[in-house]
Amino acid sequence: MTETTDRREQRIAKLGQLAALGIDPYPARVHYTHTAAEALAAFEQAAEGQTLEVEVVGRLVSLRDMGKSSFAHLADGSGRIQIYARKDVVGEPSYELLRRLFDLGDFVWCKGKLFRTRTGEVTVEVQALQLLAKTLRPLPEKWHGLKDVEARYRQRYLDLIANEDTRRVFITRSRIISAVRRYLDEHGFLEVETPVLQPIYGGANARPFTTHHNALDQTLYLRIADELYLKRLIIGGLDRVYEIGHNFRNEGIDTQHHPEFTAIEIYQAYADYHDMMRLVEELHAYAAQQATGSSVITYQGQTIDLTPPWRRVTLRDLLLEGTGIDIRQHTTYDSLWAAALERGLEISKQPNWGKLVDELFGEHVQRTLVQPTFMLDYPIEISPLAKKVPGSQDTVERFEFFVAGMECGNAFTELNDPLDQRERFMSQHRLAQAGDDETQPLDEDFLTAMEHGMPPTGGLGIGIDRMVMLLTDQTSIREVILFPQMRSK
RNA sequence: GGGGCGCUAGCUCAAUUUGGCAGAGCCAGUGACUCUUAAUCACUUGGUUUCAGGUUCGAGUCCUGAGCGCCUCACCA
Repeated sequence: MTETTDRREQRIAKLGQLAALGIDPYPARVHYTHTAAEALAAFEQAAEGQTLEVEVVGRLVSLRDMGKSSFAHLADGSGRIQIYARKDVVGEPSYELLRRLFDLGDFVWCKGKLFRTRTGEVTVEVQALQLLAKTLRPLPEKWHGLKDVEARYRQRYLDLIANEDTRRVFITRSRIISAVRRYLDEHGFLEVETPVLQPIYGGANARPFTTHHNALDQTLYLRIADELYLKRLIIGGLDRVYEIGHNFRNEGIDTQHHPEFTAIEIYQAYADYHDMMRLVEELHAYAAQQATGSSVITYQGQTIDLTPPWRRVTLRDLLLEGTGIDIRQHTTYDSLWAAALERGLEISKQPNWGKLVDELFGEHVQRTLVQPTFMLDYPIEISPLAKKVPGSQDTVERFEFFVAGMECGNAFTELNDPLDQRERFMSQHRLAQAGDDETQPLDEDFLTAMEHGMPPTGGLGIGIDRMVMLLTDQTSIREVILFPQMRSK
């Protein structure tokens, strides 16, 4: 028939043959009565002996031709259904169309009666058949699917067609985010949107992406966090707000980091970090239950119980337990460094005491926190937006929480004293002058807002992608982001 | 950025160890077959072995460089 062996050229040739038959390969609309899943369900519910006629649509994903009759499967978003075309029922022209001009991957409509085959599969006996959209390129192989990681990421649509596990991950991701929204909406929180393009970045320690607005002739930054805008809303009297959106950090890419990632930040007036802990554990248990059916999950072979309450332990106690070092006894950089060396603990140099504490934890304790754990009370110099523990000058009411060794979120009792906040920004500036390149810039507009009065507030940030990784048992953040960032080819 | 591994037909993989005609399955094409479902049977097509150089009588295989990806270390959440 066709001369070429190139799949694409073969199919383009078929377009010409279809045109000669007066068949539109891309009709504008279609009518159907059942999805694949609905048709199967309808048959099971129908009375004995009742005939059911259905119109179904979908992508042709298998075709078994036996000369004068053929079996095939159509796949739509609900699942797949088998169709059976007999030459004497559907007629020779339609039958030849199916055999000669349809290809795997094409979208097809068909009408017919449901019946059960000898092997028990509910099937449409085709009376009429129509092409809905011609495919020019072949799909990945039916049995082995698409395995090449690069192709899976760059052509995610093929991954979704070929690999059921990929579909499952992204359907679960959607359910998790819906559950998070539902939980917060039902607890009196208001979903809001704040600027992605910001004149001053803040709310986290990270390097930003920089861009430029032509009409304003002004440098803008893609946000690294929502924090400072959401606090302005708390000041404005929106007592419970949250935002789900992308943050952008111009840093390395690995299995737990991606330059644009989805975060949720939640602020609750008249609450503190203890309230935020209760919110975190309730929210996780609920989302896990809703998305996976249980608040006990399996991650990389480990059973993890997300049921509240989670373990609460201070940073000081965790470090003492994990390294034998009491940071209360080593309150200077040199003393803490010496204590680590004494115990043979490998650590790298840091710009200040607070970062050294963080480094010690990250290198020697974090990976041991498999069951969900809140770690409380952080050094002030790495927490410029958190309120001090009453009576303390160097520790703030902050926690991060860890599951499966992964840092999953961060929260504090928010600093609402505008003069203290100004001093913290100044301290950050001094740390920057001393060589710390991850400090937060002073935001005068934010300070002005706070000077108008901010209630006591609990604030919380959760990395949604990592949460999805946990609940879908994935080890790379790229497996839970539909289109991960790739170098251009 | 450093280190390791990988890239062969549309897809999944052999051939690389020890340099010697680049192969299979699926897909595609032709034919047979009116209950198949990884349909079956027969025959057939399909390759710039990621790219650019080099060594060699001869390179998918060895060497140099580049590209892209994955893992890992560093940095970050």
